[in-house]
Amino acid sequence: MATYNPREIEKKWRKYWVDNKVYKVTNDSDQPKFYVLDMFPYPSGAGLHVGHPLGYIASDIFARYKRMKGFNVLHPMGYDAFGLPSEQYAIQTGIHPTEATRQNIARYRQQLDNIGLSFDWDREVQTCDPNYYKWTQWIFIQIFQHYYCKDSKKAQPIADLVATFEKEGNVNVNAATSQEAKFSADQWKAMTPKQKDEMLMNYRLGYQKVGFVNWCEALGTVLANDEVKDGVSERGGHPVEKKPMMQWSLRITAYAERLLGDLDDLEWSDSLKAMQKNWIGRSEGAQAFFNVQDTDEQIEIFTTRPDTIYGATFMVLAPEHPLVDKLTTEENKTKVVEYKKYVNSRSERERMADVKEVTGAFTGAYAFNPITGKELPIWISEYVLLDYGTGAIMAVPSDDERDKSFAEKFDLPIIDVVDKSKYPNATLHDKVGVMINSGFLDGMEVPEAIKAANQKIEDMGIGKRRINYKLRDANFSRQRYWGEPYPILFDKDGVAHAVPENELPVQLPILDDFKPTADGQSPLAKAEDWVNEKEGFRRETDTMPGYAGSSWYFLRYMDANNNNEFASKEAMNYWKEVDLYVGGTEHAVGHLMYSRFWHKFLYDKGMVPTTEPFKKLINQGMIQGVIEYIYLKKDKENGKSQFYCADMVKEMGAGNFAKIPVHVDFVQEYGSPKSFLNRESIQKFVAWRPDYADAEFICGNCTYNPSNPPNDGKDCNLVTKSEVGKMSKRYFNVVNPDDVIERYGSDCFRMYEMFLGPIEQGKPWDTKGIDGVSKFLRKFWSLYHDDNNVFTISNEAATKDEMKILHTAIKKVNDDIERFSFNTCVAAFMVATNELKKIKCNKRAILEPLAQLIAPFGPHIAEDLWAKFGNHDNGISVHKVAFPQADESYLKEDSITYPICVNGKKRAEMAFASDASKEDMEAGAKALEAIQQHIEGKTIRKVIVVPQRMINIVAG
RNA sequence: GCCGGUGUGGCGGAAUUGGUAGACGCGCUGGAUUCAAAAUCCAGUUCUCGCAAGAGAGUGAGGGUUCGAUUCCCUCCGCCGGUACCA
Repeated sequence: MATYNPREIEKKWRKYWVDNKVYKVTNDSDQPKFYVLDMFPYPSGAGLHVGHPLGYIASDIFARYKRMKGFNVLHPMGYDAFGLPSEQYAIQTGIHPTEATRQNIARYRQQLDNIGLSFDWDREVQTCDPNYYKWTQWIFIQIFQHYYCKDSKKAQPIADLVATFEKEGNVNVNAATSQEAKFSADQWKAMTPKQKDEMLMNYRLGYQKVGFVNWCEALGTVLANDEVKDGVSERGGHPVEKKPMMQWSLRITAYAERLLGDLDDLEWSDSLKAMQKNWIGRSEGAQAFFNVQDTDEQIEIFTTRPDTIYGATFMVLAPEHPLVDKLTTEENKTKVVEYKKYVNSRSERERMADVKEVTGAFTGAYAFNPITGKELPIWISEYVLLDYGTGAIMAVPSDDERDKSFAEKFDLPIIDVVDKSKYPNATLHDKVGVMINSGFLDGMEVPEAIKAANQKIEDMGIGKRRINYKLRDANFSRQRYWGEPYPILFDKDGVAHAVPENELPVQLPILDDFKPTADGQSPLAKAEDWVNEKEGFRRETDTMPGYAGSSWYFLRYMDANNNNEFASKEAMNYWKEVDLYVGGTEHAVGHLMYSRFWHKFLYDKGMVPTTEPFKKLINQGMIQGVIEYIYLKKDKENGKSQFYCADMVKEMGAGNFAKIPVHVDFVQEYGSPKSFLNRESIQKFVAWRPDYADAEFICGNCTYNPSNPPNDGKDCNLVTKSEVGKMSKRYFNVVNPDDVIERYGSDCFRMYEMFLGPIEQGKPWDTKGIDGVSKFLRKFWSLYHDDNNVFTISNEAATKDEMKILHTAIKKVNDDIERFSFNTCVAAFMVATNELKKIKCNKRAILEPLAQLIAPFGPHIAEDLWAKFGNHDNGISVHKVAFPQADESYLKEDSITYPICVNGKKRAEMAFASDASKEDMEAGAKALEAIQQHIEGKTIRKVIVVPQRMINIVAG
């Protein structure tokens, strides 16, 4: 048998590719372009596990395929090296982030190289490299120096806005802003520099404001909304509280409408589009002002149901609403203060946990319903959120679940305003029904009433139609060391100025003590020499968050070594946008939203040629691992820990046990329902976890004590519990691709990962199945080699059958790569190999194109065989030649075997010439004995003949 | 709750526009080779009845459209992901 030795050939060809710069790509090509991008990794200390390369392999196959199809393919890679994970790792290991990042990148590079990916490494980017973050800072300055004009629907220079203010104030300005009040040119001119600066901050797309931020004490930083999950930090699971702080923000809300609208044209999955839509959270409604009794104050509310205004019986403000203190009457003060204190004491997590419980306090004040004039008591409650809408609502208990339970709890009136009797299945939430008890709206259907109510509100001048978004401006400040420094200087008055372009990059100072500080100050504040600039200027000490560098890196690859611009116009006009982007769903609303926002901003400035950065996007599924647990009894027995068989636990009550994850390497038959620890593996377990050296292991009828093992030669099996879950260090179930590659070779690893199933689907890793692919590769190799492993090929002409096998595979693989169905491509290779092996085909006319066909999947074996055919004499790599094209003429059959059905059920088969007439086929089918049996005595009502497919006789 | 996805043998999965359900692989069973094992090769493997030929059932459940449904429509259930006092 020929021996396939992947270790040898893979090393050889990887060197060849590097030496010959096979994957180098230029920007001046006559070929059409194609840009295939992977989401670049965080170089964390853990390294890659078998789940990470799934997307890289898929995109690599596609990139190689496109390259062979005659495209100039940009397929780059880099590292998202700034940010919390890198810094956390540095703190844990005590190694400086610069050094830790360097080491981690080296390790990642080694692992990536091992997989045989076709990246052009000359274009590598690292977000922590000053030559890179110079441009991150530069783009931030552009964002800082622009505002969003709602008339032209794009970003405009802040200098233009200043000119307008000088001329006429803000009376005619229609901008994305938090500035509601109008001012004149004179008022503007009367402002101090600091006041002007603060006013402009209300308009800038990158601006500073005091806001309630997600403060994480343990991490010593502020987190963005999408870095907080269930009230705790996404990384580390530390508690997060709301805290007012001066922070940089990006006005992403200005782009909400475009971010939403442009989704339609993208080739992204429905679920991903839905996630972005939900995150943007557009809702149409009305803003209205309610006067407050005995004051000049007004309460601004937002509602999507202005039609139900006659049913409004009270108002609710968020406890943190600025009007609360002003409105609260003397006699209600104590209760309100108490309630606010209670709300404040509750963590985000507690608030979410008991959503059902209704709480609140009465302020003692009353507002007037602007339409009915009725008095409405003003309450405060935590179910109204300061962040959303206006932080205040008109409560309509008849048509809102929460208002209803609030009214019931505090005994407030409920007026029915919508008659839903015509819609028995409708819930309170559905906008259907007929208006009642609602004055001029009576008798209208809800959608009509909404329009009428909106019109009335506008006519009366008490409010306006408004579109509200759930999307918040993005917090862009971190009080951390390992990030891009801000290119911002504050003058003596505290006015923010952009650092002049020729002074970029603002380099991150080298600090020995880079740990976060307890008082919330950035560690950079400690670098006094760095902070204090000439002429009394002081540097901003916050750094940018992790997503800053990743919001534009795909542009840098187009022209990665440009020192004059972030990328040249020519480069961007050539590469345009990313044609295929592959990565995980975890970036659905973070990275993908911010990148789209930055890109749209750059588009507004004419700096990029397209409105969207990523045309087609594929989310690879997560590869899961098997988690093996053993059950530890919570109560010790005679001071000893006891582990029990998983099958004994049910009877004894699972609540009495803690599940302890075991290293999967110790477990026998791991992943199966029978998985267990034998005596030997129990010994390994206690050697690994010495704290359990004294424990007893109770397996069925025997008790095993590893510290005092009986010498009876028997064994006992402690049954473990297998679950499918995350592959992670903490479950001791990580499979390292390096180990798999060491054993099977990287071509095998690549093809096995693809063979597991559809790329977008999550699936558990099972190393056992890899033998099938390994076997296939050996068989494939043996097509080209004789029993002594000598490359042996015949130059004889191929037969029709052989050509059919080849071209069937070519067609299948071409079609399936185009639809990203890589698992079925691997199956097609197996089919072709099995068939060729059976007929002992070793003809060049078949095997040479077959080697080309497999090249995107198994690049090393393909290159090796390609070289053996003598093709390297011309210096041409298999990865640079044209991909085989299917010749349909070989696929045509002379005769086709048709299934013949009676009433849709297959009863016989019969072969007909491929050009046989329908009449002949019908007659032939009817004449068959097996068919006769089934139609005997019945009337034939219809015969359906579908050419190339089947024949169906309808009888009855 | 809402939004999106998904459900096929013992397992991973295939069936691209409605046309032979279960490709390919794992696992399992039997056989060949071997002193033995590994490796390799051959045969079988959806379920039920049957020695077999064959018959019946079958793609989460129920219903519908159709000559014909894993595929389209309706109702329901399970699982995965997202999201939530969103006014």
